[in-house]
Amino acid sequence: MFRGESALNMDEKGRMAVPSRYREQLHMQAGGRLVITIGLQHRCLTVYPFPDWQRIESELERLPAFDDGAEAVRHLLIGHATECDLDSHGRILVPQSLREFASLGKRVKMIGQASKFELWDDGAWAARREEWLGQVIGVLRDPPQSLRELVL
Amino acid sequence: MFRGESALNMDEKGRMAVPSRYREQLHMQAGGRLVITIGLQHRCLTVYPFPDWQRIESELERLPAFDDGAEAVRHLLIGHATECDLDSHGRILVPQSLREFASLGKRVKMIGQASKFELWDDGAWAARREEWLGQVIGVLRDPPQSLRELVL
DNA sequence: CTAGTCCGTGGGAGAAAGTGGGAAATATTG
DNA sequence: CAATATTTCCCACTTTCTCCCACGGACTAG
Repeated sequence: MFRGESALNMDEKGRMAVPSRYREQLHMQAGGRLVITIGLQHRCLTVYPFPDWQRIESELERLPAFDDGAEAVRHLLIGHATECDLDSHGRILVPQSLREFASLGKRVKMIGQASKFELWDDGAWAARREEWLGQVIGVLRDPPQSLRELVL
Repeated sequence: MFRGESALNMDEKGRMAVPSRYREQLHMQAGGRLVITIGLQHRCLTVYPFPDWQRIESELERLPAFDDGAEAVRHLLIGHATECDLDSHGRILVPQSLREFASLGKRVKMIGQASKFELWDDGAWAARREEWLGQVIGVLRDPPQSLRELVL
Protein backbone atom coordinates (compact mmCIF):
# COMPACT_ATOMS: atom_id res chain seq x y z
CA MET A 1 0.00 0.00 0.00
CA PHE A 2 1.27 3.41 -0.92
CA ARG A 3 0.45 6.48 1.06
CA GLY A 4 1.76 9.91 1.86
CA GLU A 5 3.41 12.75 0.05
CA SER A 6 7.03 12.75 -1.09
CA ALA A 7 8.98 15.61 -2.60
CA LEU A 8 11.04 14.43 -5.56
CA ASN A 9 13.52 16.26 -7.75
CA MET A 10 13.57 15.55 -11.43
CA ASP A 11 17.02 15.90 -12.97
CA GLU A 12 17.72 17.23 -16.44
CA LYS A 13 17.32 13.82 -17.99
CA GLY A 14 13.85 13.33 -16.55
CA ARG A 15 14.87 10.89 -13.84
CA MET A 16 13.46 10.87 -10.33
CA ALA A 17 14.47 8.81 -7.30
CA VAL A 18 11.53 6.80 -5.97
CA PRO A 19 11.45 7.05 -2.16
CA SER A 20 13.47 4.23 -0.73
CA ARG A 21 10.70 3.01 1.55
CA TYR A 22 8.78 1.82 -1.52
CA ARG A 23 11.59 0.20 -3.42
CA GLU A 24 11.63 -3.16 -1.73
CA GLN A 25 7.91 -3.51 -2.15
CA LEU A 26 8.10 -2.55 -5.81
CA HIS A 27 10.79 -5.11 -6.43
CA MET A 28 8.92 -7.86 -4.61
CA GLN A 29 5.59 -7.11 -6.16
CA ALA A 30 6.54 -6.09 -9.67
CA GLY A 31 10.23 -6.80 -10.19
CA GLY A 32 10.77 -3.05 -10.37
CA ARG A 33 8.50 -2.80 -13.41
CA LEU A 34 6.13 0.17 -13.38
CA VAL A 35 3.60 1.56 -15.80
CA ILE A 36 3.02 5.29 -15.99
CA THR A 37 -0.04 6.75 -17.65
CA ILE A 38 -2.02 9.94 -17.46
CA GLY A 39 -4.56 10.84 -14.81
CA LEU A 40 -8.15 10.90 -16.02
CA GLN A 41 -9.45 13.54 -13.69
CA HIS A 42 -6.47 15.79 -13.15
CA ARG A 43 -3.36 16.92 -14.95
CA CYS A 44 -1.16 14.43 -13.21
CA LEU A 45 0.39 11.05 -13.96
CA THR A 46 -0.57 7.75 -12.38
CA VAL A 47 1.97 5.04 -11.67
CA TYR A 48 1.07 1.36 -11.26
CA PRO A 49 3.14 -1.66 -10.36
CA PHE A 50 3.12 -3.78 -13.49
CA PRO A 51 0.77 -6.56 -12.27
CA ASP A 52 -1.82 -4.02 -11.18
CA TRP A 53 -1.65 -2.35 -14.54
CA GLN A 54 -2.16 -5.64 -16.32
CA ARG A 55 -5.37 -6.18 -14.43
CA ILE A 56 -6.60 -2.71 -15.35
CA GLU A 57 -5.67 -3.18 -18.96
CA SER A 58 -7.56 -6.44 -19.24
CA GLU A 59 -10.62 -4.84 -17.70
CA LEU A 60 -10.42 -2.00 -20.17
CA GLU A 61 -10.28 -4.47 -23.04
CA ARG A 62 -13.46 -6.07 -21.81
CA LEU A 63 -15.42 -2.81 -21.96
CA PRO A 64 -17.94 -2.52 -24.82
CA ALA A 65 -16.22 -1.72 -28.10
CA PHE A 66 -18.54 0.99 -29.35
CA ASP A 67 -19.41 2.79 -26.16
CA ASP A 68 -18.20 6.39 -26.36
CA GLY A 69 -17.17 6.63 -22.72
CA ALA A 70 -15.32 3.35 -22.77
CA GLU A 71 -13.61 4.32 -25.99
CA ALA A 72 -12.39 7.54 -24.45
CA VAL A 73 -11.12 5.94 -21.27
CA ARG A 74 -9.40 3.17 -23.18
CA HIS A 75 -7.64 5.56 -25.51
CA LEU A 76 -6.53 7.83 -22.72
CA LEU A 77 -5.24 5.17 -20.36
CA ILE A 78 -3.83 2.52 -22.69
CA GLY A 79 -2.75 5.07 -25.23
CA HIS A 80 -0.47 6.78 -22.75
CA ALA A 81 0.68 3.84 -20.69
CA THR A 82 4.44 3.54 -20.71
CA GLU A 83 6.52 0.95 -18.97
CA CYS A 84 9.28 2.50 -16.86
CA ASP A 85 11.54 0.27 -14.83
CA LEU A 86 13.45 1.23 -11.74
CA ASP A 87 17.14 1.64 -12.56
CA SER A 88 19.93 0.31 -10.38
CA HIS A 89 19.58 3.28 -8.04
CA GLY A 90 15.83 3.16 -7.69
CA ARG A 91 15.07 5.92 -10.17
CA ILE A 92 12.45 6.04 -12.90
CA LEU A 93 12.80 7.82 -16.20
CA VAL A 94 9.59 9.67 -17.08
CA PRO A 95 9.15 10.12 -20.84
CA GLN A 96 9.08 13.68 -22.05
CA SER A 97 5.58 13.52 -23.52
CA LEU A 98 4.16 12.48 -20.17
CA ARG A 99 6.18 15.11 -18.37
CA GLU A 100 4.70 17.71 -20.65
CA PHE A 101 1.16 16.45 -20.14
CA ALA A 102 1.38 16.97 -16.41
CA SER A 103 3.62 20.05 -16.64
CA LEU A 104 6.21 18.39 -14.46
CA GLY A 105 9.09 20.69 -13.67
CA LYS A 106 12.03 20.10 -11.37
CA ARG A 107 9.96 19.88 -8.21
CA VAL A 108 7.50 17.00 -8.29
CA LYS A 109 5.23 15.56 -5.64
CA MET A 110 4.66 11.82 -5.49
CA ILE A 111 1.34 11.03 -3.83
CA GLY A 112 0.56 7.55 -2.57
CA GLN A 113 -2.99 6.42 -3.36
CA ALA A 114 -3.35 2.88 -2.03
CA SER A 115 -2.41 0.61 -4.94
CA LYS A 116 -0.98 3.37 -7.14
CA PHE A 117 0.99 6.61 -7.10
CA GLU A 118 0.29 9.96 -8.60
CA LEU A 119 2.91 12.40 -9.87
CA TRP A 120 2.06 16.08 -9.66
CA ASP A 121 3.85 19.26 -10.43
CA ASP A 122 4.59 20.80 -7.08
CA GLY A 123 2.58 23.97 -7.65
CA ALA A 124 -0.38 22.18 -9.21
CA TRP A 125 -0.59 19.83 -6.27
CA ALA A 126 -0.52 22.63 -3.72
CA ALA A 127 -3.29 24.47 -5.54
CA ARG A 128 -5.42 21.38 -5.94
CA ARG A 129 -5.01 20.52 -2.29
CA GLU A 130 -6.31 23.88 -1.20
CA GLU A 131 -9.31 23.45 -3.48
CA TRP A 132 -10.04 20.06 -1.97
CA LEU A 133 -9.73 21.36 1.55
CA GLY A 134 -12.30 24.02 0.82
CA GLN A 135 -14.56 21.56 -0.91
CA VAL A 136 -14.40 19.06 1.92
CA ILE A 137 -15.51 21.61 4.50
CA GLY A 138 -18.69 22.05 2.50
CA VAL A 139 -19.15 18.36 1.79
CA LEU A 140 -18.85 17.39 5.43
CA ARG A 141 -21.52 19.87 6.40
CA ASP A 142 -24.07 17.85 4.44
CA PRO A 143 -22.36 14.62 3.45
CA PRO A 144 -23.63 12.40 0.64
CA GLN A 145 -24.66 8.88 1.59
CA SER A 146 -21.29 7.49 0.58
CA LEU A 147 -19.47 9.53 3.21
CA ARG A 148 -22.06 9.50 5.91
CA GLU A 149 -20.98 6.26 7.51
CA LEU A 150 -17.31 7.07 7.45
CA VAL A 151 -15.88 7.18 10.97
CA LEU A 152 -12.69 9.13 11.23
CA MET B 1 -8.57 5.82 24.70
CA PHE B 2 -6.74 9.07 24.49
CA ARG B 3 -7.91 12.19 26.21
CA GLY B 4 -6.63 15.51 27.41
CA GLU B 5 -4.16 18.10 26.30
CA SER B 6 -0.39 17.68 26.45
CA ALA B 7 2.25 20.29 25.78
CA LEU B 8 5.05 18.89 23.63
CA ASN B 9 8.29 20.41 22.42
CA MET B 10 9.47 19.74 18.92
CA ASP B 11 13.25 19.74 18.51
CA GLU B 12 15.12 21.03 15.48
CA LYS B 13 14.91 17.72 13.72
CA GLY B 14 11.13 17.54 14.02
CA ARG B 15 11.02 15.01 16.84
CA MET B 16 8.59 15.11 19.73
CA ALA B 17 8.37 12.94 22.83
CA VAL B 18 4.98 11.26 23.08
CA PRO B 19 3.72 11.50 26.68
CA SER B 20 4.96 8.46 28.54
CA ARG B 21 1.51 7.52 29.81
CA TYR B 22 0.51 6.59 26.25
CA ARG B 23 3.59 4.66 25.26
CA GLU B 24 2.75 1.29 26.71
CA GLN B 25 -0.67 1.38 25.12
CA LEU B 26 0.76 2.36 21.76
CA HIS B 27 3.23 -0.48 21.90
CA MET B 28 0.63 -3.03 22.92
CA GLN B 29 -1.94 -1.90 20.43
CA ALA B 30 0.16 -0.96 17.44
CA GLY B 31 3.72 -2.09 18.04
CA GLY B 32 4.68 1.58 18.26
CA ARG B 33 3.52 2.13 14.67
CA LEU B 34 1.59 5.34 14.11
CA VAL B 35 0.16 7.02 11.06
CA ILE B 36 0.03 10.79 10.85
CA THR B 37 -2.14 12.57 8.31
CA ILE B 38 -3.73 15.96 7.94
CA GLY B 39 -6.93 17.15 9.58
CA LEU B 40 -9.80 17.65 7.16
CA GLN B 41 -11.49 20.49 8.93
CA HIS B 42 -8.65 22.32 10.62
CA ARG B 43 -5.00 23.04 10.02
CA CYS B 44 -3.85 20.32 12.35
CA LEU B 45 -2.53 16.79 12.08
CA THR B 46 -4.29 13.60 13.15
CA VAL B 47 -2.42 10.63 14.56
CA TYR B 48 -3.76 7.08 14.49
CA PRO B 49 -2.41 3.84 15.89
CA PHE B 50 -1.61 1.75 12.85
CA PRO B 51 -4.48 -0.75 13.07
CA ASP B 52 -7.03 2.03 13.37
CA TRP B 53 -5.58 3.71 10.33
CA GLN B 54 -5.78 0.51 8.32
CA ARG B 55 -9.48 0.31 8.96
CA ILE B 56 -9.96 3.87 7.76
CA GLU B 57 -7.84 3.30 4.70
CA SER B 58 -9.82 0.25 3.66
CA GLU B 59 -13.05 2.17 4.06
CA LEU B 60 -11.70 4.98 1.91
CA GLU B 61 -10.75 2.55 -0.82
CA ARG B 62 -14.28 1.25 -0.92
CA LEU B 63 -15.73 4.69 -1.68
CA PRO B 64 -16.95 5.28 -5.25
CA ALA B 65 -14.10 6.07 -7.67
CA PHE B 66 -15.68 8.96 -9.51
CA ASP B 67 -17.47 10.75 -6.69
CA ASP B 68 -15.99 14.22 -6.19
CA GLY B 69 -16.36 14.30 -2.44
CA ALA B 70 -14.89 10.85 -2.01
CA GLU B 71 -12.06 11.70 -4.37
CA ALA B 72 -11.19 14.77 -2.33
CA VAL B 73 -11.28 12.98 1.00
CA ARG B 74 -9.24 10.07 -0.30
CA HIS B 75 -6.56 12.28 -1.76
CA LEU B 76 -6.32 14.40 1.34
CA LEU B 77 -6.22 11.58 3.88
CA ILE B 78 -4.32 8.81 2.09
CA GLY B 79 -2.21 11.28 0.16
CA HIS B 80 -0.80 12.71 3.36
CA ALA B 81 -0.75 9.62 5.56
CA THR B 82 2.76 8.90 6.75
CA GLU B 83 3.86 6.07 8.97
CA CYS B 84 5.91 7.33 11.90
CA ASP B 85 7.18 4.81 14.42
CA LEU B 86 8.09 5.55 17.99
CA ASP B 87 11.85 5.58 18.36
CA SER B 88 13.71 3.93 21.22
CA HIS B 89 12.97 6.92 23.45
CA GLY B 90 9.27 7.19 22.67
CA ARG B 91 9.59 10.04 20.20
CA ILE B 92 7.98 10.44 16.79
CA LEU B 93 9.56 12.18 13.84
CA VAL B 94 7.02 14.38 12.06
CA PRO B 95 7.88 14.88 8.37
CA GLN B 96 8.58 18.42 7.30
CA SER B 97 5.72 18.65 4.81
CA LEU B 98 3.21 17.79 7.53
CA ARG B 99 4.81 20.19 9.97
CA GLU B 100 4.43 22.93 7.41
CA PHE B 101 0.82 22.08 6.70
CA ALA B 102 -0.14 22.56 10.33
CA SER B 103 2.37 25.39 10.92
CA LEU B 104 3.88 23.43 13.78
CA GLY B 105 6.58 25.37 15.57
CA LYS B 106 8.49 24.45 18.69
CA ARG B 107 5.47 24.45 20.98
CA VAL B 108 2.88 21.87 20.00
CA LYS B 109 -0.29 20.71 21.69
CA MET B 110 -1.28 17.06 21.53
CA ILE B 111 -5.02 16.65 21.97
CA GLY B 112 -6.52 13.27 22.80
CA GLN B 113 -9.61 12.48 20.74
CA ALA B 114 -10.76 8.97 21.78
CA SER B 115 -9.07 6.61 19.31
CA LYS B 116 -6.78 9.23 17.82
CA PHE B 117 -4.68 12.28 18.61
CA GLU B 118 -4.53 15.69 17.10
CA LEU B 119 -1.41 17.82 16.85
CA TRP B 120 -1.88 21.57 16.87
CA ASP B 121 0.42 24.52 16.83
CA ASP B 122 0.17 25.98 20.30
CA GLY B 123 -1.14 29.36 19.16
CA ALA B 124 -3.59 27.94 16.65
CA TRP B 125 -5.06 25.66 19.29
CA ALA B 126 -5.53 28.50 21.76
CA ALA B 127 -7.25 30.63 19.14
CA ARG B 128 -9.49 27.81 17.98
CA ARG B 129 -10.50 27.03 21.53
CA GLU B 130 -11.59 30.60 22.11
CA GLU B 131 -13.66 30.49 18.95
CA TRP B 132 -15.37 27.32 20.11
CA LEU B 133 -16.08 28.77 23.51
CA GLY B 134 -17.74 31.77 21.94
CA GLN B 135 -19.67 29.59 19.55
CA VAL B 136 -20.95 27.35 22.32
CA ILE B 137 -22.41 30.24 24.25
CA GLY B 138 -24.65 30.99 21.30
CA VAL B 139 -25.53 27.38 20.61
CA LEU B 140 -26.55 26.67 24.19
CA ARG B 141 -28.96 29.57 24.14
CA ASP B 142 -31.04 27.68 21.60
CA PRO B 143 -29.66 24.13 21.40
CA PRO B 144 -30.40 21.93 18.42
CA GLN B 145 -32.20 18.66 19.07
CA SER B 146 -28.94 16.73 19.07
CA LEU B 147 -27.69 18.59 22.15
CA ARG B 148 -30.97 18.90 24.07
CA GLU B 149 -30.70 15.60 25.87
CA LEU B 150 -27.05 15.88 26.77
CA VAL B 151 -26.44 15.61 30.48
CA LEU B 152 -23.26 17.31 31.62
C1' DC C 1 18.15 14.70 52.63
C1' DT C 2 20.16 11.62 49.50
C1' DA C 3 20.40 8.25 46.10
C1' DG C 4 18.40 6.08 42.32
C1' DT C 5 15.45 5.92 38.41
C1' DC C 6 12.96 7.69 34.73
C1' DC C 7 12.11 11.08 31.29
C1' DG C 8 13.33 14.67 28.12
C1' DT C 9 16.78 16.73 25.10
C1' DG C 10 20.60 17.30 22.18
C1' DG C 11 24.33 15.95 19.37
C1' DG C 12 27.31 13.07 16.55
C1' DA C 13 28.94 9.10 13.74
C1' DG C 14 27.92 5.86 10.41
C1' DA C 15 25.15 4.28 6.84
C1' DA C 16 22.15 4.96 3.19
C1' DA C 17 20.14 7.67 -0.23
C1' DG C 18 20.25 11.48 -3.73
C1' DT C 19 22.63 13.66 -7.47
C1' DG C 20 25.38 14.41 -11.35
C1' DG C 21 28.39 13.22 -14.88
C1' DG C 22 30.53 10.28 -18.27
C1' DA C 23 31.14 6.30 -21.29
C1' DA C 24 29.25 2.87 -24.09
C1' DA C 25 25.72 1.27 -26.94
C1' DT C 26 21.96 2.12 -29.85
C1' DA C 27 19.35 4.69 -33.04
C1' DT C 28 19.01 8.15 -36.71
C1' DT C 29 19.92 10.82 -40.63
C1' DG C 30 22.34 12.42 -44.57
C1' DC D 1 27.79 3.29 -44.67
C1' DA D 2 29.47 6.87 -41.87
C1' DA D 3 28.81 10.55 -38.76
C1' DT D 4 26.05 12.43 -35.33
C1' DA D 5 22.60 12.49 -31.94
C1' DT D 6 20.21 10.21 -28.31
C1' DT D 7 19.51 7.04 -24.78
C1' DT D 8 20.82 3.82 -21.31
C1' DC D 9 23.74 2.07 -18.02
C1' DC D 10 27.23 2.56 -14.54
C1' DC D 11 30.31 4.79 -11.26
C1' DA D 12 31.66 8.18 -7.81
C1' DC D 13 30.73 11.95 -4.84
C1' DT D 14 27.98 14.66 -1.71
C1' DT D 15 24.34 15.19 1.29
C1' DT D 16 20.88 13.76 4.22
C1' DC D 17 18.94 10.97 7.51
C1' DT D 18 18.61 7.57 11.09
C1' DC D 19 20.11 5.35 14.88
C1' DC D 20 22.57 5.43 19.08
C1' DC D 21 24.73 7.35 23.08
C1' DA D 22 25.38 10.62 26.71
C1' DC D 23 24.12 14.35 29.64
C1' DG D 24 20.98 16.94 32.71
C1' DG D 25 17.03 17.63 35.33
C1' DA D 26 13.05 16.18 37.92
C1' DC D 27 10.61 13.22 40.61
C1' DT D 28 10.29 9.31 43.88
C1' DA D 29 11.40 6.35 47.40
C1' DG D 30 14.15 5.05 51.18
